[in-house]
Amino acid sequence: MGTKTKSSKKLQAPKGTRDHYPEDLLRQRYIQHAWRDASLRCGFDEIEGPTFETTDLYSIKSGEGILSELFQAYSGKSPKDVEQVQETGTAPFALRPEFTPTLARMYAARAKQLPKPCKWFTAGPYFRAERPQRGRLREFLQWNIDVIGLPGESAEIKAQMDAEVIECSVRLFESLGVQADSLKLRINDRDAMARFFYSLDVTENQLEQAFSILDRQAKLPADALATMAEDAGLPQAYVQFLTGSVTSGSFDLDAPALDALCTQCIRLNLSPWITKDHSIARGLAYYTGTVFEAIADGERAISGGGRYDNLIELFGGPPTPACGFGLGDVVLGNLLDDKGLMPEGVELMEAVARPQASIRPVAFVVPNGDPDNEPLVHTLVANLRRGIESEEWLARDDRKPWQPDRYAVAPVHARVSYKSTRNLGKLRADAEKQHARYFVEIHGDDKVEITNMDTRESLTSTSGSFHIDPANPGYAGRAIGERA
RNA sequence: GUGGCCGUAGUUCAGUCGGUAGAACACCUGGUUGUGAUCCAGGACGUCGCGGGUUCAAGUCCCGUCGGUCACCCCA
Repeated sequence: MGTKTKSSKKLQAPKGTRDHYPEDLLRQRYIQHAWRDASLRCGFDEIEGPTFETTDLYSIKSGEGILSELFQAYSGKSPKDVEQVQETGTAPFALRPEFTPTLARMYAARAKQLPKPCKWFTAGPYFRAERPQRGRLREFLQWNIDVIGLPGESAEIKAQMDAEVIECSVRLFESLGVQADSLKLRINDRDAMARFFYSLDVTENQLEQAFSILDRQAKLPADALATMAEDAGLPQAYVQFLTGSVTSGSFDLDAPALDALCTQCIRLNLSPWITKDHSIARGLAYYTGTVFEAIADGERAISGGGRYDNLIELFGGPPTPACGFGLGDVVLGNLLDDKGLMPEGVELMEAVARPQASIRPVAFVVPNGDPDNEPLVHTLVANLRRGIESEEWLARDDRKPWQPDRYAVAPVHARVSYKSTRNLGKLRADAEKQHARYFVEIHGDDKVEITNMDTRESLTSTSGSFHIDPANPGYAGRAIGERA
């Protein structure tokens, strides 16, 4: 009996880890299912890297913070390794604390042969030797989506890529039943903020500090912020901005990139989810432009992301702009629990068993060459990816996101072409290369042609033209959904 | 890394001023009613996280330690 107590003490799970009994594992699968589903529908391809990397990989860009929280590893077979650990306290390998360095390494290795943009997602375990607390464990799952590389140079294209990342995260929250009134994506532009700070006589050396203090703006009282800023030698104008106009919301930043992003978000029907917030800075320095943060119930930060235009270069790749977003399973699980959005028992089993979104693109949407139709592409694609909820389900008071009658038109995997050409033949070739099932040409609001790429049959020839508007009986998404 | 709170039966928890433990649910057995559902009776069940200290006496007070939790730090 005594031995039993002793051995069970030794065999307990390490601090900050979780044992997943059947019901627990299903809950985790539910979240992973939602992650994969949203990513696939939005046209992201899944990748995975090793769960441990060489320690060097993490010392390239990181500060003390990351390095001190690494779980380090060595084989123990090489006397050199053992020696190194004893002498330097640093092992040759480390369990990965984040995905971005691996992503940068993987991208850099094949940068020349990869398409632009390259849309990748991954969801796997990460390890940080932190002290556990709410929403933060030492082993957790994290979902990452990244759009790497740009299909063109213009600011609009950059905004489009940013919007793709935001769109995908919104599709996730939507699919899990999180409402736009309880979760907001706060967006900001670090470039524009930097320009503004310089106009307040903040020096280049002070910039990082200025962002770092700005980032804590919501957490600390005004006088503490002022003291902190003054101690850092930041100019009075900055202090006034920090404690005054940024909180009142009256501050109007000159940020064309942010405006372009907002325009794109309107096209994608994302406006209820996003809000400009010039107090968002997102911690460390590698974010270069757009930054965003998902905030639940007006205070809790759930996740974040942004644009990191020089990171790939830092990891030995060609200069490549990129934008990404990450979300952990622990915080997300907490949020779903709090909102009553985590199914249990039979409902959980059935939700997890539901088929995953198609890996093969179901719809490939292109404009017919008329520039006026190009915005329609984004609107239709957003609706295809989101699906159309059924009226019966919407009318029910006890509706839950996992119920089988949720959708009148189920969400599907929809893609667009990133080629700048307006040549329909080239666009069709792009669709073929990506193995899309349906080729969708937009000739106007009420003139959408759909072709089955496998059979070469035109649905339009038998059913007439389809419509962009989901409320219209001839909605293109319904035609595709019925055949998908 | 710093600080607050917590750790008692399989589970959720109670346990007063220090006097060597209790409830509910769950479990097992028997009985009743034509179901394995209800109800009744009975039963088993704990090194009070672990180690040390104070005391005649510690679940209770003190120190340490491990684990949990919340906040700070940090947020990749």
